[in-house]
Amino acid sequence: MRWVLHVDLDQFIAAVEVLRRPELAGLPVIVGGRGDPTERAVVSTASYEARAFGVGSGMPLRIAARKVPDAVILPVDAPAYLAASAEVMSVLRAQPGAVVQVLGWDEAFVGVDTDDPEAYARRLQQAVLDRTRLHCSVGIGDTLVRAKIATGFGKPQGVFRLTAENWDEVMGARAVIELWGVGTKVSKRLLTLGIRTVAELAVAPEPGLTAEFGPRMGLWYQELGRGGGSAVVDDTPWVPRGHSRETTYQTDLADRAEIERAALTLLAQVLDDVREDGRPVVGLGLKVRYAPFTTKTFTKRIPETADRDVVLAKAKELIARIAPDRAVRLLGMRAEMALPEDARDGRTPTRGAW
DNA sequence: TCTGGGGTCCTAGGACCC
DNA sequence: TCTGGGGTCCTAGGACCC
Repeated sequence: MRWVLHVDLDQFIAAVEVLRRPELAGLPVIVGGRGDPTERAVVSTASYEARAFGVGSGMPLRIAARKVPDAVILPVDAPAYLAASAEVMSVLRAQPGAVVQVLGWDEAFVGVDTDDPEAYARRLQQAVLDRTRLHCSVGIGDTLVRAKIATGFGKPQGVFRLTAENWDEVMGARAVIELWGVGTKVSKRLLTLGIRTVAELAVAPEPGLTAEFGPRMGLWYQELGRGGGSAVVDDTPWVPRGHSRETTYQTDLADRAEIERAALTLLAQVLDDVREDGRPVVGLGLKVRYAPFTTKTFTKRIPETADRDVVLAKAKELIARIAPDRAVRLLGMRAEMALPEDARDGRTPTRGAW
């Protein structure tokens, strides 16, 4: 029988750091920003020892440091994690019969034909451990959604199976926010429709859902409540849609010239990233966060034939739209690229795919 | 208590064309 | 004087994930 496995490294970033600094084993380790808790930054990953103090991903580093005064706080070292990730993925691809769809640095779907998915999962965990000294958890499912959600019940270092058979029993009574793809906003909107649990979502009337969320998302949320959706792991190489760079300034920018300079610096980085892909720019986006916390995005189409000067001119039009009288806390530049002719629509099915 | 940086996808509304 | 129906493109905004 065909199975979907979801492999997720345990406390990945913290684990990679501990591997190269063995003396940190067993200590509360927090990785985030430049490793300076006095700066504006957030936690990327905390070790289980730090999580015991209530520290988690996305938390402001300053708060995390206050919660765990003895924590070892380290800067983010993306290249190191990327290298470790590549090693893990190559182990997954080397498993017999495995079709691998990468979801992020530390997780992937593995599609496989087997009569004993638990045994396969255990062998896979052992192979990853032997080759990388990293532990992972594995979710087993009959759809991508069920496999992904199953992993959470297997953590750490475990295996958990979630299929049509035990879906209702395991998930039915849980809040909809526990579903992959439902966040705080959607779960609140569902509550206004009287839908609180996964089981309620599964049988919610379609007209209400589509009226609230549109024809596509409305039906998708109901499908999500049933744990349904695609069961096909797709290893089509990923084609990036664009590149972006953003920076949060330690002190807000107020001066016009300074803002323009900063935005153009980001643009130059983005265009360098784009050049590596060798595809023309077809869109630009400028994101700005005014102090204290209002975000605005300006976008613009660019003709595929545009040269660098035209792109620059369009970018300056966007920059000119930044409010002149407000302090800027964050700037982001994004460039979208033309999709290659032969790019299949093999998108990562994080949502909306079924 | 104060909110990073890198992504993807969906929806809505207006402009414009036939 | 009142104003269809369908389509595409562009822009903005929203939501979510790791």
